[in-house]
Amino acid sequence: MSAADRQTQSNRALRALRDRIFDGTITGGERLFEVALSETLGLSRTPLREAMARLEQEGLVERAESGGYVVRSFSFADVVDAIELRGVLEGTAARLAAERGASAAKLNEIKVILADLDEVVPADPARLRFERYVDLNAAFHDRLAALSGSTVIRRELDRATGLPFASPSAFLEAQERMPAFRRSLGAAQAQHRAIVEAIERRQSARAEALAREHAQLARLNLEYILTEDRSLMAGVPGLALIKIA
Amino acid sequence: MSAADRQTQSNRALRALRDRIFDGTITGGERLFEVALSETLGLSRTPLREAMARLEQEGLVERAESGGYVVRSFSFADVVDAIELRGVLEGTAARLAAERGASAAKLNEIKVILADLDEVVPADPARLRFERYVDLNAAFHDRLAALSGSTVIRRELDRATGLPFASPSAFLEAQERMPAFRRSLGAAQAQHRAIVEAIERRQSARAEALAREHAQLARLNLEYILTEDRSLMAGVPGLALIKIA
DNA sequence: GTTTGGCAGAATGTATACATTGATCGGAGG
DNA sequence: CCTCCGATCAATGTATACATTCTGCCAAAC
Repeated sequence: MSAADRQTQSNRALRALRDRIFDGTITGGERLFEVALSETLGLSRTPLREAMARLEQEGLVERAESGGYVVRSFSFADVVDAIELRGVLEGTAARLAAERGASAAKLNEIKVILADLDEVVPADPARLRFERYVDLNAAFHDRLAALSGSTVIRRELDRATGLPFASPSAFLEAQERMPAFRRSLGAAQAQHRAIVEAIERRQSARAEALAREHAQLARLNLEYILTEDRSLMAGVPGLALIKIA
Repeated sequence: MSAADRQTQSNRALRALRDRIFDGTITGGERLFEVALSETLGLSRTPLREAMARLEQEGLVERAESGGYVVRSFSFADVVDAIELRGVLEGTAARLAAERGASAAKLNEIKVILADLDEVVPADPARLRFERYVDLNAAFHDRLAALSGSTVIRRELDRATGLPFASPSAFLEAQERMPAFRRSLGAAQAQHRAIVEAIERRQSARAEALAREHAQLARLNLEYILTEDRSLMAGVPGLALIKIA
């Protein structure tokens, strides 16, 4: 059992706090009072502080000037920048994979995911297959990070996608309920294929540009949600953190 | 007084641990035993754990599978990748500054630094002026990150340059003692100027490419040190963390 | 009316005792 | 002789009491 999954008090505190932040029970700018929270959650302040330190690493809270932690709040510009950042990092992962060469084994692995995605994408957006799409999409982005062969880049990408709205899966649930859903998904899959092809052919600049552009799909989805149908915001994890100016 | 500077036990622990890691007293792969360390440092386990959590954020230590913390060790490839990452992020900061437009005030600020650097660069590399160069160089890179206008990018850049060998100032001390020192410094300053000019002219692709290339100077210095004169390694902060394969 | 001093309370910072988990070593059983 | 079980010890995890610092308020002085 991995250390992060063990049933310790600090893990319970971590999950509880994350949940409360995501679902809006604790809102941006709010301070996390240790005594009050420890009573609410039924544990002592020690594991609570541990959990808050980890939330700081995830970027959900930050240390206040006078001590203690405050829930971060994000603007829409921050979300756009976080998506941009993911694009830049995934682009770098793709470029390095192309420049340095990816092993045949790893390339095959990601191609299998591509083939699986092909099977799912043209299908009806029924719930079951959709969840499979989400899993496969996450797997694709995970393998892409690994293809870089750089633990530094991989770590950084993991961190950057820790903010829920910056994750490659962030807008999928909302996307499912969007009119242009299937077309958009097809375009995304075409980009997936192109990225892998570019890496295989050692076309590093192309691989980087494609991966960057791929992330922009998330920004387009965000803008669609904002301008056309804000009710979809509920389907995007962590968008409750956004402070509407 | 900023929260990070207050004379608390955990700040003392943080500094003490950082020092011991940087100077090689605690070496890569070594485990940090709480009881032993708390006795050595003369404080209790609670602020020590706090300090270790913050060191994890800085990337100097990581959580072990079975609990506790272990000092990370880095390969030369990791250092190269960390430099690459800084280049990518500074490139992104420069590109965004160009695309979105930087305020005249901020542009003026960084131009003042450029002018100050111009005064220092052609001078003799005597100790006093050299320290001034280090400060100005750090200030330049700091302002460049700010020019992006993105707190997301700024944060990420701060994080990425937290690893001492990835900092823009990492190789300056070693550089001072290198034969090609002054020539290299002149080239760096020319790049500084070009980056700002590109941003001002809204040449985003040029700004990005230049900032990336600028970071590669650090990689060249690293390779020089490795192949030509390893005694210079002592002058690069944090290079003690590198595990020589 | 404004400012300043200090007091009260509530919050975080710290130490420490206790609980629990994980690893190592030795002995008994196969 | 090897294996497996259990005991023991040492490490981290947790609770809690105490120390310190911060904040907000009130009153007194100017």
